[in-house]
Amino acid sequence: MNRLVKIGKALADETRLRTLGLLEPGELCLCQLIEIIGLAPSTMSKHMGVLVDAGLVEQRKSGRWRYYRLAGPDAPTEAHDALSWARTALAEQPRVQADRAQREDVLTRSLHELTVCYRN
Amino acid sequence: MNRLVKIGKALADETRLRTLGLLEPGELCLCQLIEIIGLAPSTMSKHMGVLVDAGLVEQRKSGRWRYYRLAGPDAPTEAHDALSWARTALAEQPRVQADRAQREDVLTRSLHELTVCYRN
DNA sequence: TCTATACTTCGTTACTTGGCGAAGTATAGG
DNA sequence: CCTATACTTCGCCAAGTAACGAAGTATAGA
Repeated sequence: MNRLVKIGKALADETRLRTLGLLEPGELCLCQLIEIIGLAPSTMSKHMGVLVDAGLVEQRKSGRWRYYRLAGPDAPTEAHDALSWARTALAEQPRVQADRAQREDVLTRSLHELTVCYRN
Repeated sequence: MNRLVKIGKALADETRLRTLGLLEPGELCLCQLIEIIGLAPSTMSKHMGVLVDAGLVEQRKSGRWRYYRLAGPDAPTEAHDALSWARTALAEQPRVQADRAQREDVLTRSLHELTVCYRN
């Protein structure tokens, strides 16, 4: 029950839903998510903690960067099925489509270039 | 986007998830839900409002009673798919199974008999 | 080893949410 | 009508949450 409630709570915030939409095409690191979503690093970090704790997102650390991706097929069924719902529902959303366009743009830039924005 | 967030929020509470589990086998009126869940009528009514507003539950008024049921196939896709997730995930939960046992018990009693409990 | 950078943790603040009871609305039945 | 009953709305309070900046941790590179 508790795990289901955690999944529900993870899905109960627009920023986190947008994040799931952004991770659907592939993994991103926190600074890239920050660049697109436009929240403070501490806030974004907390959101990612909620998603990871719910089992919807997995993380990988590479050097200074922490990469996040949607949970794979080895994730618990409830999480996997919740992601299926999110994938389908989010694909229709204009906001998510706009986020993905910006995602493309961010990917053409180097991480170092993003760093400059991060400091502002 | 707003509709998705509403669905997420509706799924982000244990009482509401239990309610979805209770409605899966068929409709119930508020006083029956109150009897099983054990919350104040005003609280339960508010929860049902959230579920209805999210499009996960439909209501029907019959005399003094208001019956609630899971949204049917004519509901928006996002709601329908969210319910599919809930159905599958909730079926595994011991708490939901216990609730359903109590549901059976409540159904053997008359609505008038429930009324007595309601007044306490 | 020192600095810069990517991220997390902590403390604060404003807002939301879940709970209740009291009062209001609506319907069935005398 | 008038009463009882099923439910909703309102006002309140306590607990939770999302946002931020400041301070802390960890890693890459000079």
